[in-house]
Amino acid sequence: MTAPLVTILDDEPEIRSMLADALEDAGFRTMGFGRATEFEAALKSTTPDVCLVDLGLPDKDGLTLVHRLALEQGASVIIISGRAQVQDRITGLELGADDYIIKPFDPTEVVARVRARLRKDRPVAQSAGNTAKFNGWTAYFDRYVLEDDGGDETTFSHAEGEVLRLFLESPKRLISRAHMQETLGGAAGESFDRAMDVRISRLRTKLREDPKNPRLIKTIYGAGYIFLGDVSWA
Amino acid sequence: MTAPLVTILDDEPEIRSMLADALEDAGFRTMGFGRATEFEAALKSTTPDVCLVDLGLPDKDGLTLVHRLALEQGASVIIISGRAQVQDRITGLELGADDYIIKPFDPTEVVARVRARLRKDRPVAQSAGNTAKFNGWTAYFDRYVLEDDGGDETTFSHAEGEVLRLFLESPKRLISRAHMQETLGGAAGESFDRAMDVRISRLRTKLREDPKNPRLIKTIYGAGYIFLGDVSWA
DNA sequence: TCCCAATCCTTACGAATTGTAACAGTCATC
DNA sequence: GATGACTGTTACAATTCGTAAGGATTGGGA
Repeated sequence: MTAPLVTILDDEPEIRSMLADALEDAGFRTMGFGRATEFEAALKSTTPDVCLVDLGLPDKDGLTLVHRLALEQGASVIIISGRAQVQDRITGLELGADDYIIKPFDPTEVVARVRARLRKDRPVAQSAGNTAKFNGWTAYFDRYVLEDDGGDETTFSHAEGEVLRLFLESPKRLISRAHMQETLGGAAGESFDRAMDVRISRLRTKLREDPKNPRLIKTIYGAGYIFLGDVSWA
Repeated sequence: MTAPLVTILDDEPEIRSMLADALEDAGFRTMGFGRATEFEAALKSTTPDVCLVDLGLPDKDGLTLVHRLALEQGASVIIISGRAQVQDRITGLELGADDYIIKPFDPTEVVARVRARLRKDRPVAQSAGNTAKFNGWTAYFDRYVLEDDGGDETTFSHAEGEVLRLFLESPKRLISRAHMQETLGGAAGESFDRAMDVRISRLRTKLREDPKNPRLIKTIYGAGYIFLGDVSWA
């Protein structure tokens, strides 16, 4: 298991390096960005576990960024801001931030708050069960069997199961193509991009998705996929 | 669906009632306790969603309580404490607390932080409004579907959804072209001005707007757009 | 009122991205 | 070995979305 990835978005290099040092000492991987546009570009190829965002950015409104992050990526967002007013904190939190830290801050506390986020973050992964129900389907990962609500069974392959599990562990969240490759990306070698598409295509067939109007696995052009569906693990 | 239950553990009755008022106004159920033993007894018969815990308790050490709560119950724990030292906060968080609020506090912020906890607790819960109704239309942002009052459905793309969401979040207000470019304007390159026009044009087509007489998306020459329409989010 | 430039809408086109069928290599099993 | 299931690769179709170009609209000034 690779270390959790924490992104740092702040226009001041000293703050970035201070945070990066503290977080890396604590065993996290970090990526730093000085501008929102850089950060957004990077999001296309990586999926951070926790995002630290400074609100006082030069090139973009930080709050709308927070909103989008929380909503689309589903990642934990911690705002770091010089604005200490209660109202600022409230609007930040209401927009989807998970925490709000005021400058100046102690890096050790930031690390502790990042840890607190990660602890609660993976609601489904911790269950690690091997049976999941969703929208009339039941997936038995130990038997590689997919059962519809009528009781009919189909088997799925290991590769299909990997994709399905990834979806079921993070429902209603954008899963970037890059993240899928990263976590599943074939045994060792660099597999070709299109392999992922084919896996998903085959999975869709087994889930009897209408290609024109997929209800469960939705494609986000240029970004990745979202699995819609109410998942419960057993 | 019953309202989330928030427990308040604090030995000062005024603080308990202040918090209870604010939380109940926000739609939560609350239970207050003045002593740790009472609280622990109550835990045998109820399962709170979020626990507010004051560390300065007369009858028991708050920190061990926090530790047990976080570990055993799996509930979200927010410490409320008069001890403002960084070290206090860090140990509190490391022991399993999800947040640490310092006295004196603003009840509104406490509510916002409780909400932030609940948001992450229920990954499946509809994250703060994914469906909006307006003038006979219903937009399902999680499914990328637009439904008219007759029940006919069209899908919209991600780019169209961004524009539509922007409109629906600020109805009957001027949205400047610059603001749209800024919030949506694509991650990497500076896009062409007209791209936004085309997005809006396509959205208008899906909303079956009469180009001569737009009812929903109104152009303000030289300024931007206004979305007319009575929006209600669900 | 008429004209003109600025602004906006729409259509068509093309590059990039994604879907899927067909084929081929790999691996386990018999 | 032969067979069959699995999975990556390739090729081509379909979709998305920005760009360009031409036409329509707006608003101010002659």
